[in-house]
Order: sequence, then structure tokens, then C-alpha cells
Amino acid sequence: MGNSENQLHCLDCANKAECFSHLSKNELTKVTDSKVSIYYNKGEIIRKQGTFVSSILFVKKGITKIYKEFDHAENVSIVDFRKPGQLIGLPDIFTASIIQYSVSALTDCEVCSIDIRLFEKLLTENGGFAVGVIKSINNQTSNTIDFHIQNNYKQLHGRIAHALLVLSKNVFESDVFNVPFTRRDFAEFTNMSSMSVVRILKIFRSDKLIEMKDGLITLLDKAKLEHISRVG
Amino acid sequence: MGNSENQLHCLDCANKAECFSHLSKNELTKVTDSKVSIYYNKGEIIRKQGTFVSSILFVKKGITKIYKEFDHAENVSIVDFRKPGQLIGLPDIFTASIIQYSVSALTDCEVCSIDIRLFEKLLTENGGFAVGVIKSINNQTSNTIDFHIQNNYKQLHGRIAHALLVLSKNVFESDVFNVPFTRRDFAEFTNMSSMSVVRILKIFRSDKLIEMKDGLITLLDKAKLEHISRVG
DNA sequence: TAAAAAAACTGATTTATATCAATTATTTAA
DNA sequence: TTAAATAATTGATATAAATCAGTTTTTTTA
Repeated sequence: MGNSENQLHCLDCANKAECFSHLSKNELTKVTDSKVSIYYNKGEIIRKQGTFVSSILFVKKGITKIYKEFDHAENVSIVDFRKPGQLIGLPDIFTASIIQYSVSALTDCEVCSIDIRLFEKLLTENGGFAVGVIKSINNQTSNTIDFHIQNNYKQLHGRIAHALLVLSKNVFESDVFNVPFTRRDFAEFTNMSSMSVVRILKIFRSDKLIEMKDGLITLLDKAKLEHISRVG
Repeated sequence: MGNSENQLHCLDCANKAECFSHLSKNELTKVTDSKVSIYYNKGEIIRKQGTFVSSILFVKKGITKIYKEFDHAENVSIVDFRKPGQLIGLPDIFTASIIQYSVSALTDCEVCSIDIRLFEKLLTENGGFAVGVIKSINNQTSNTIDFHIQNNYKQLHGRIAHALLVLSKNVFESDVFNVPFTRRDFAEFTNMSSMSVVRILKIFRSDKLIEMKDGLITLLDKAKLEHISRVG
């Protein structure tokens, strides 16, 4: 973890969140002045459940995971992931004062931290911005809710197939996961034991639905995975 | 189901959603003109998964349940509930064109239906309204996500205890459930079989944690229920 | 580069929970 | 008001998945 040397103006940020396009140059300058950009190494904790909400985070680079800790972090459920261009903490706006879920870096990450007071101020002053934020929130939370509702309805084979497809489509945006994603991550995302994950991934491999090499996962037969996701 | 005879002006609505307090008299008149108020009998379907999104609903009276249908509604997972003063369909705003979850009346209900185009127009024009809506969305979705994340982590006794507490606190707003809530509703809300629900409620009854009489459920020992919810 | 730690894997066993198959009670409808 | 339908209940049985206990492989660190 460390501060970024070059505090880029948000105007010049290549992959800023869609909602920021509704801000004026003046407003973006305010954001630039209030923000800090921070690097996190793979595995580092970005924010911690139970602490005070002070900022909205913007993922500039890397994949982050949002997770709920149980029993003093002995057990964990992964709630969702955030990738470049996405904001973290939107559901806290105007509501939560305590952070509900921890966030950590699944890969090396660069994250911008924006003062939540400023973010809320901009929302009240700029209706277009508010509309953009509503869009973001709705996309994020709808996906999260639907994933878990579906996941919990399925049996284990269906859960893994479903998770593979969702990760490919919504998170890694590729049929090849070039991201370190452990058996335990699968387990914590799908509510199952890591041993069961191992067993099912093995079956999927021998059935040529996926390939696993050098820590990379490749989806070979998405149609069959879709089918297992539905009926499994 | 039937139309309400008296189309009350939203200004005079006793329990309107908090966000409507940000609308001007003129804006509220527009809402009044566009809305229809409808009565639903217990059990009737209010909106159906898979159809087009055309409105935002406002619960004026009664309790509604939001649920996902699987396998042509042979199986169901209850996502959440909405009570008087709450809006239904907020996550569809600016995003979904197809309704993701069905909604039905758990009790006799009165529901206002507001054209979603008008709702979206008001959001772009009135920043205060947008802020109010963000608040509502965040409250609703945070509760929903957290309920299911917690539910799925727990074993069956914990699930029922947790569900009882959440229903009491967030939905029925009373330690006595004066609402018809079947074993099957419990099962569909907590992802378990209705036989398991029966067995666990029986244990809770004999342990004097709850009382069940005339279809009413009363929470007798919330402290113990909290404990079971945590460790169970 | 070796040692230590973490992750992946495997088979045997246990356990929580669903399913099955009835019976009884309660609603709803005719 | 009775018949029909739906919901609640119960015990016996089946089974999916977790846990346990270990081994092997991979990754990290010293």
C-alpha cells in the first residue's frame, strides 16, 4: 500500500465511473482536490467492516472483493466484486455510518478515495449526477441480490457453474480468468466448503467444461455450464 | 382487485413515502394525475416476473412480498417484503426493462401505481427528490442483501430465529405477527423445507421462545432468539 | 535455494437437512 | 354446512454436503 505520486486530475482519468460524466469541470476539480489515490498489493485490506464510513472508493485498477466477516473473520462470505470503473460504498450514501462489509484487493489495485461528504454534497447539488449514481447503485445491487438468491436456490454443481458464468461475464469480462481465484474464494462466494469446490471443479475439468492451467481457469463449454447452472 | 373510488391527492396521503416530501405541490399534482390506486385481496399477484416494467408501486396499506420464481413458479424464493410507506420497483429505475421479481399481497393491500417515466422525469428535475430516492433504495437493498448473506451462512435454527427477528423488527414492526405467515412463507424466505420449518417452530414453542395461537406468532424471548440467530 | 506456509487434493465418515409417505387440522368454496 | 382443498404435522428414510484427517502440490518467504 502506498500513495500514488501522480495525483491525476479526474478530468484526465481514463476509466472513470460513468456517473462522473455528469459533473462539471469545476465539480471534478473539487473531487480531484479531495481525493487520494492509493495502491494496494494483492491480499491487502482496503476497508474494514465495523469502522466508520468516511469515503466512497473508486476502483481504478485491479479487482476488489467485498465480503462479510463472521465470528471475528474466522468465516467469510463474499458479497460481490468491484472492477475498474466501479464505485465501492454507494449503498452507504445517506444511510450507513458503519462499514457493513470489508473490502480487499484480489489483485494489485489502484483505488481512489473520495470524501463521502463531498460526494453527498454533489448529489444534492447536481441532479444529473444523482441520476447517474442511482443507475450505478441499481446495477450493482440488483446483480448482487440476484446472484445470491439464485446461488442459494441451487445445489453445489449448479452453484459452481453459475459462479463461473457470473465471474466470467460480470467480473473478469473474459472466458479466461487471468486473476488468482482460489478454491476458498469460490467457497466463500457460493456458500460451500472448499473441499466440495475442489471436487466439483475436478469433475468439470474431466468433463471438459473448463480447463485449469498455471492458475488460469478457462471456460470451454459455456452452454453446458449454463445447463448445469439451471438444473444443478 | 379493484380500482379505488377516491383518488386521493398525494398531498393528503397520510403515509406517503419519505422521498415524496421533496416534491413541490405542483410535482405532487402531476403524480396524483398519473397514479392509480388499486386494491388487492390477500394472495393476489400485484406484478409478475418477466413482464415489462411500467410503474413504480407505492404500498399504502397491507404487506406485500417480493419473490423470485424458479421452474415456472413451481419453486419460489422470497426476496423481501414491502410495507406501508415503502416503494416497490426502485431498483428498476434507469436500469431494468423486465420485472425481475414477482410481487403479491400477503394481506389485503392498497397500492398506488405511478408511471415510471414520470418518476424518472421527476428524478432528473428534482435533486432533492433524487437524494430521497437514493436513501430509500439504499435502505431497502442493504437490508435485503444483508438478510440473505446472513441467512445463508446460518444453520436452520439460526435461520428461523433470524427471520423471526427481522420480520418482527423490519416488516411487521411488532413482537406479535398479526399477519398470516405460513410455514411455507418461512421456508421460501429462509431457503429451507417447510417440514424443517415446522419442526424448528415446534422446538421454539416448547422452549417458550415463541407462542403460536390463532395463527398469531408472538416473540416471547428475543434475547434467546438473538443468541440462536448468532450461534445457530 | 531451501524451508516454511499455504493451498489443493483425496477418501472415509458423519451429520444436517431434504424427501417421502402418511395423518390430522384448518381454510375455503360450493 | 358439508365437501374439498390446503396447510400443518409427524416419523422413517435417504442423501447431499460438511467435516475430519491426512497427503501432495504450489507458493511464499527467509
